[in-house]
Amino acid sequence: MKIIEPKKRIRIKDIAERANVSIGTIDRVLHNRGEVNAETKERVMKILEELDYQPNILASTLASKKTVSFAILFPEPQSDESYWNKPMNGVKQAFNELQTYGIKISVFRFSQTDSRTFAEQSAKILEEQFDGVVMAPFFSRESCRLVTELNARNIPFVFIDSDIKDCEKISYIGQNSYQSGALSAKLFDYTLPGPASILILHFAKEMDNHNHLVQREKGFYEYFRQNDPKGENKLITLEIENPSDKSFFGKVKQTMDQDGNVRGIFVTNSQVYRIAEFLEQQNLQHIRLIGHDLIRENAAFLRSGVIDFLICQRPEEQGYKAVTTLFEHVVMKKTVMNENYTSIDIITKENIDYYK
Amino acid sequence: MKIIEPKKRIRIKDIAERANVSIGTIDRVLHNRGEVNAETKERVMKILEELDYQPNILASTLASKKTVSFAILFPEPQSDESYWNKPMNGVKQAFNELQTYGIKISVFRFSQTDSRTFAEQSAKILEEQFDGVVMAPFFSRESCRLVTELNARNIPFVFIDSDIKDCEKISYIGQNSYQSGALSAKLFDYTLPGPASILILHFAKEMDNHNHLVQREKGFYEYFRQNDPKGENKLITLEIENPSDKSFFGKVKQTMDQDGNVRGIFVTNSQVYRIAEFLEQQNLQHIRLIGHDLIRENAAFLRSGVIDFLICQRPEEQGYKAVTTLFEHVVMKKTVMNENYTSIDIITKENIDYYK
DNA sequence: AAAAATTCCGTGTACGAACACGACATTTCA
DNA sequence: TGAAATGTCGTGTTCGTACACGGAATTTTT
Repeated sequence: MKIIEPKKRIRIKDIAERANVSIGTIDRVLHNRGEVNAETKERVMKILEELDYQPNILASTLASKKTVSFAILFPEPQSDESYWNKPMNGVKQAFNELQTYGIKISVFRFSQTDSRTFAEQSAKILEEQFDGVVMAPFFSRESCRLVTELNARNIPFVFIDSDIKDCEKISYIGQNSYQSGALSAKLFDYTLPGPASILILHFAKEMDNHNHLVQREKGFYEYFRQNDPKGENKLITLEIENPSDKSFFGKVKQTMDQDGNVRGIFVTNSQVYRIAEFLEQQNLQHIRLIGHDLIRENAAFLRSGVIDFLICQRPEEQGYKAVTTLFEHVVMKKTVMNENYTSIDIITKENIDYYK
Repeated sequence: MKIIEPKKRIRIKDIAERANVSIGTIDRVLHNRGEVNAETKERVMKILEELDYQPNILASTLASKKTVSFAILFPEPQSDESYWNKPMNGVKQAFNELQTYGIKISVFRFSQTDSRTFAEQSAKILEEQFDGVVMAPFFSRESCRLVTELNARNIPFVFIDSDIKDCEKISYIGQNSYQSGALSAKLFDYTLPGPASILILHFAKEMDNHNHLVQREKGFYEYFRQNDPKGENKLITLEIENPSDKSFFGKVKQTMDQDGNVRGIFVTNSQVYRIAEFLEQQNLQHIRLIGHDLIRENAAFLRSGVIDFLICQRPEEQGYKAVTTLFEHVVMKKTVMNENYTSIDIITKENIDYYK
């Protein structure tokens, strides 16, 4: 039988006795408060190191009256059930667990179709003095600008959903989009009975501004290049700028008629339900349909069998992790992981009810 | 912009003022300590309710010197990399996060092949005074006996991995095995090119003592009954009592030769790597192979392509949740969910690196 | 050399809850 | 009716850290 026990905690008082100074002095050393004789400071620091002092967070936050405040910069969700509510729920859960430690969260929303709103909200964030920022770097250019300002002000930040390389982020929380595309490709490869054509649909304007859609497509193509070197399967990419306008149905229909052998459709984001509507309407249910994200509309089509697989990324967990990671960095002063790839999950009719 | 802020906390002091009694009295009401006049007690209780008093856990654990101690009853892992280390890692992680709150964990291990060791360890657990128990009810009979004793002593417990119905458990953390079987069936159904025979392998002695293996098989069969009513696919079940003895290879080979159309093999637990060895050796790599749990041996075969899919259940998360759930019940006095089904995950070569 | 400014550091109180001690009131028993 | 037992409650200290205040020592200024 093995027993796991917490090790004996070292208190400030112990350090004080050991260094033969008062508690107040230790406090000054720990928090760079007031002034301490250089020699004394060094002595205390050595003992702190030696005894591996870890502050008691309970007592610390109990005594301290200051609260940390974080800013969240997320896209505006289009409806109550759309994707961006899910990371937000994770944020709320993190808040619930951390609220005893004194935390305040301000949420800023921008429009997914208007990059100026992103800049506006960025400016608002910079006006206040936040202790940390969680942001979805949705628009590359505007995000970089915000990042520069945050760095100048020494405000730590974490990315969620998509990533920007080579900036001083604390952490990135999200999927490896390339690999997620490869996984989708594998599912087609395994489940299509023979060589066929597969349609890849992007629902987005300014594709090149959305790096993770590009990455997903890349991973998808790369899979087939490796596993179908002879190119027996045919891949056709279509971009649809305005998903809410149903006129794209015609475009899709035309492409399919022209090819004649389209057996699978891959949608690179959560808008897969729009094409599901189309397939249902046209009674084309033999077509294998794979998309992303478990939003309500998609869940319904998954249950009814129009959508076969959904690739998901635990958005709640992402929101939760983003906040807790930031908290650990700012309050606990722990070193956190710089990249935190979330799982790439496959959801079907059979396991949807248990997905969290 | 929305701001999420913690609501103002009510302190014992506030209650005391409101009820016009001393802090000591409130304390007595809250903890059934000492004696309180019935009338006073009622008045205080009403105000506690009214103001929705939530104790400050920080101050509470700081002042309280008592620590909770939990017992963990898990199977002995056969090796450093085998399944039961994973829930244990989750337990350790939970311990790390909770250790500031004063928690002690004693780990008891029993042999998976000897139910007497389970009884022995149960007895040891009952000797000490634990505040809660996390157990894997591996052997049904022996588990029931332990449960009865725990109930008699008023010690709360949670189940992990498998479940026993109708006992006063705090919570069950684990998979819905039936549904996980159905999911495996779907994967065969989708990825086998045409009607074929599928082998279902149980690696276990005393099958009937392992309820979740039975459930997985049931879900598997039921899927095909619903989705292949004509029975075009043939399902063959084999039980292998001793997986470490490779003589079972012969039995499998014989069955396959006899049928002639076996295109898929389903293993109902983590022992799938044993049959993977066989397939590799026989160069039968066209056969679709699906099993459970991401242990090291399986991971290797998944990467090399011998195993196609692994159905997983986030064992670390299960261990973590088991401890935190128990903690929330015992210390925070929260009401916790009675059943907590974990996700049923599909792992392939493509997403294995990101699985957590 | 005295006054002023600066550096350095110890003490005391607060955070909110737990818990021990003992005061006072009430009841029980002889 | 008085002593003993019991019931009811308020006070004070403690947990480990944060932080304000102010005293003493040292340096700088005039």
